[in-house]
Amino acid sequence: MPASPAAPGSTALGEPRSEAGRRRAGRPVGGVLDKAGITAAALELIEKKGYVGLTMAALARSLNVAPSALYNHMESKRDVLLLVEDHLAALVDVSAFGSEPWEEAVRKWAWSYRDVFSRHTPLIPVIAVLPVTDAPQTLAMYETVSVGFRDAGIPEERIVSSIVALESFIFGSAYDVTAPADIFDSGSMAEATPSFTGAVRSLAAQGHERPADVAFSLGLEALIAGLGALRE
Amino acid sequence: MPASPAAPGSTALGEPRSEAGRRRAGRPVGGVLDKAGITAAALELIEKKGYVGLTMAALARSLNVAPSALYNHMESKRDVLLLVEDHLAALVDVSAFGSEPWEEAVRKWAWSYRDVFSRHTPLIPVIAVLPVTDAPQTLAMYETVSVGFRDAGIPEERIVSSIVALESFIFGSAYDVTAPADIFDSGSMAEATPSFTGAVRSLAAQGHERPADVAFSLGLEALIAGLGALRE
DNA sequence: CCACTAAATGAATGCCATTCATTTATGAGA
DNA sequence: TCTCATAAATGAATGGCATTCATTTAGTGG
Repeated sequence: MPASPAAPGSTALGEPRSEAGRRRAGRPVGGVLDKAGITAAALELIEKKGYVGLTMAALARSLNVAPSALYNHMESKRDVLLLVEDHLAALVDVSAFGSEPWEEAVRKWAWSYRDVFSRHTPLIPVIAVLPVTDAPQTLAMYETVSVGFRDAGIPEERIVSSIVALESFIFGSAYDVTAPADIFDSGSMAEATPSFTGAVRSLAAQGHERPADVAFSLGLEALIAGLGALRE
Repeated sequence: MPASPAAPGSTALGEPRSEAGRRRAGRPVGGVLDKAGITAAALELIEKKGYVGLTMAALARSLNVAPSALYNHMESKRDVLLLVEDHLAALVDVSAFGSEPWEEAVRKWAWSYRDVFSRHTPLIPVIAVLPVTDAPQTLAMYETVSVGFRDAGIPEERIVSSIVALESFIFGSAYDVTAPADIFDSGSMAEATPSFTGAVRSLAAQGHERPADVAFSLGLEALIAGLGALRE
């Protein structure tokens, strides 16, 4: 017989019932507070402590709950990451599709997409392999983008490949944003790599504030031009 | 007084001395067996058990050594990953630079780069933020590519940004290769996302063996064309 | 009022990277 | 040949982690 449990009123989860349970018992709807609450707590934790601080124990603590309680609502930590990912997908700006020329819409989408995930790079390995079924907001983003591509005249068989190509570039570029400024400092090997060292110096001499932005712009414009050329 | 140690002859490390120690004592050179041995063992472990199986304990075991012994040679597990990364960089095919037209050289380099790292995606977050000083083989690759870009007439200030743009695309694409085949199956949300679902079906109808290759080719050719257009 | 069940609990479990005081073994110099 | 310095190996911690499980709590429909 374990020790007496915490006061029941002290728990904060608003809608602590599984889908199945809710359906069977016909509860007062909701369904939001549960996943929404976990997502909000996870996001706050990530903001304050970063992804290193996002542990099941810390998450439970910030929800005033025992770690094991989380497993009544999620199968694993991966599910928490999925929740966060899907929330972020809704922050990506797809508004220009339908209201602006395709090139401009892609540009805004891509910059926004990269900016959102550059602050959440630990999610990238998760997203990249994530079946879209598990992430409704992400799927909604794909739908909007897809309509935009179709309306712009991209042949239907190429739409998915084009999106994937852009997304791959975006994910890779999100990492760049977080790279240290001196990442290309060749140090003691400088004499052995004159061409590369010269190129690094030459870029540095331009004095760009965010070198990652230059590379991103360069690649993005090339992709937009190249993919746009395939329109009918 | 701890128990008696293992028989000394049973350890396998060939050159167990730090740089400093070797320098000071003027040992018979070598220096290879240490890092090379660890790298080889790590690679074998990764091949057999994947990155989940690459633990310090497992690595030590495959070297017939106690886990703590590894810390006489490496600061942390990250150093092991670095060693592996740098070894892989040497496998990337840069041979076409200097012997073939720029476009073709970039193509071969990019495909080879993607293929190598698609089997080592857990390293991508490490590489993306890795100061090149710590990875001589990686730096050597950059040098070769850089010379190729310069000889092709890419303006010096743009060389690094062009390489970064390509690399970002390559890293992102490496993840794609590992994605499950049904990643874009919209499942029960299909009716809600007609355009995307149609695009997915349309791509599937083409019957490509490896859809990731289609997207990679599409993006890569766009990048080559776009970056190539900036040559002087 | 009872039976059912979702949800919460805390105490494991097992894995992990990393640290540390201690011991072993080897080469250099006397 | 002996001695000393030191690199390297050892095993026993440490602390953190995700996850599991038997048990208890509390709310709902009958």
